[in-house]
Amino acid sequence: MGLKVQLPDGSTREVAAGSTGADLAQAIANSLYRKAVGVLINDELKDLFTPLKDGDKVQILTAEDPPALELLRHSSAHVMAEAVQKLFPDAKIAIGPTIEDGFYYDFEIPGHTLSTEDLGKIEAEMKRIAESDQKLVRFDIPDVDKQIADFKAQGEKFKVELLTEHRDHSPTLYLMKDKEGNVVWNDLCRGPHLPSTKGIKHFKLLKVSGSYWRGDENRETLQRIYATSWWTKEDLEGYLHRLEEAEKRDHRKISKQLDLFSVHEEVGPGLIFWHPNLATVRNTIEDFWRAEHRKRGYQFVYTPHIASEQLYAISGHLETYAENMYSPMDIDGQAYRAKPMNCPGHIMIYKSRLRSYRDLPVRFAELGTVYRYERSGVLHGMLRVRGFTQDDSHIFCTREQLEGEIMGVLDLIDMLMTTFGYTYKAYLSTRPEKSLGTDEEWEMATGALERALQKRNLDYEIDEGGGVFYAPKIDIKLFDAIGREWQGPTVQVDLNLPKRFDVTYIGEDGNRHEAVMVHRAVLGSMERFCGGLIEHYAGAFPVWLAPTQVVVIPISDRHQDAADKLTQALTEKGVRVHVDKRSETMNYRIREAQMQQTPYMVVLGDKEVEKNEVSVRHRRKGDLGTMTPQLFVDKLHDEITNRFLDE
RNA sequence: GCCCAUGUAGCUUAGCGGUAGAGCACCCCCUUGGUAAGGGGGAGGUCACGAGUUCGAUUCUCGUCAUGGGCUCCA
Repeated sequence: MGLKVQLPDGSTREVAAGSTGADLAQAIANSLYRKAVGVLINDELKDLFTPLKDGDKVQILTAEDPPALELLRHSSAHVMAEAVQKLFPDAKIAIGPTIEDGFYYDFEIPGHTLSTEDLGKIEAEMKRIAESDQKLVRFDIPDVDKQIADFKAQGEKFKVELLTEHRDHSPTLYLMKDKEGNVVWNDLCRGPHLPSTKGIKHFKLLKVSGSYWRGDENRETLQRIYATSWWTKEDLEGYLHRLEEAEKRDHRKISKQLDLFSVHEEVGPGLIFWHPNLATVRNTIEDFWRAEHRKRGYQFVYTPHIASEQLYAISGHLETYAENMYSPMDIDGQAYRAKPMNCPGHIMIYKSRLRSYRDLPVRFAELGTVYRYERSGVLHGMLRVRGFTQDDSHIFCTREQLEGEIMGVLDLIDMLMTTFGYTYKAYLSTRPEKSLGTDEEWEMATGALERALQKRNLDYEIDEGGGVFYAPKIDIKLFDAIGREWQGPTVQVDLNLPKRFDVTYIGEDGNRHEAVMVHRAVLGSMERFCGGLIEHYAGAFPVWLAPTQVVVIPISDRHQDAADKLTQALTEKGVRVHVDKRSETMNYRIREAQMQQTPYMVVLGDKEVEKNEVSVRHRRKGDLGTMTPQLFVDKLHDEITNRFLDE
């Protein structure tokens, strides 16, 4: 008896009982059969040789179908592991999953540490294996105990551990078979895989690094090889090119070119020194930030950088956050701590007097500098540091006001992120397993967050159980100019601190009620945000942010007066302008301004002075020709005040 | 913190057992130029720091610190 399957175009097709995806492909067209590498059965990725069932929705996958990349990379990982064990017979294999744009495999190799030279050898061995056209064959383990014993005998302790755990989940091996059908290698794996290694052609091993078995630092230290794999040479080259481009944008590299920030051994790692150029960018952002907050009814506050430990005992940070806090310092016999968060301070201000429901909502905002201990290995330029300034705010409101307040925050987020040229996506994180508070409170808070998202028509995904133990939250992910993802704004409804600090207001009924407290940061931290901006813009800050907005270049000494005059006119308009009067050639000075990513260069020579014009060059568009000084000043002023994102 | 790699003038880097060379930047001189490098000269390095091996260490070994890539975590 045959079975009917549904094809992607909606049609159904009858095939013989026991048919696999491969049989179906062959029945459809020989050409499809030859190109088939896998199959989607009811939207699940499967081996090409998976038997079909009556009523299945089936799509044959070829290299052109995006889901097939997963197969390619997973199979590439197996080929890499096979190659490593061929070259290093003592190597024990751990796990080798696919990741975004590639895959990795973890190994324990007694007595050998992998180096970059090894990568070349492994690649060569992989090429040999792939070209020998080994078949990847799924194999149901008939006798788990025997297989465990086999793995034990081979010393594959990680596989023993994995198989023991998965013994009841119908575990499978993938066998690598050579042309003669001999099993040359195998790996415990649930698949799916390509039918053969011959499609594995365009791969590259990228780097080796350390890792832990099961991500647990108390367990074995493993060596991890990161690699990538693509169907075509063009795709591989394109990917490697993207990596290079990303490297060029590295904020640490650009910082050296544009003199933006530094860290110093004498001072300590993870502590950032903002040089004048980047400080200008930051100041400009902060002015903008303040103006937008003022418009939205926020009040600015300042709070101390250290506080008695008592404060953090009340807030609970001493219990739950101690490992991120610096050791106490003794002040007159009392233990003080550097502040790791701004919230307790803002609560102090809120509690400094009795609040009426008529006062609410209260929105306190602070560019608050905090210090957190980060393990030395995680520090990274400006993106991961030990002292940083958050654009922090806490909103105290009633339950009834909560939804509206969150909408206000979402509005602010949209305004700010759009101005910087980021697109974004929202995630709603709900109650985790371990959490404080009642069901009713979580529903109230989560519901307000979700309704606000819906009313603003924001696409969002739900991260089930992804909330913090004391709060549901909205996280916004940003996408930069080259499509990379950054952690962005976050909004949390705190169900903990109002209780710990007894944060209340007097209601219409004359009784005390617990206030609702919202934490939110839009930029995150000035350090991380500005570091991210450097990469987003590749150092070419839009005019309104650029440290130097205009460089004026008088061609020779006799044009200096005209240059001074223009500079003064620009300065009066608040433009950050610099005259380059050095006795270098005009070309040289233009080149330098270009390399500094200065948005505009103005050249003044005989022709311009005579006609009272200026010759304007834009860093990307090149020579814009001449115009009157007034027109240039107006144009620039317009671009700056409207925060143009040029290019 | 752990694994691996790296650490030579402000920056990018060559060298690698016999106490360092380049390009750019910097300073001086000449050049006054039409939209991405005009020419010449000069100064600048305890080769990250500390021990050890050696007749001799920037070069080899160990330790420390920092940086980079990961693991883990988060703004």
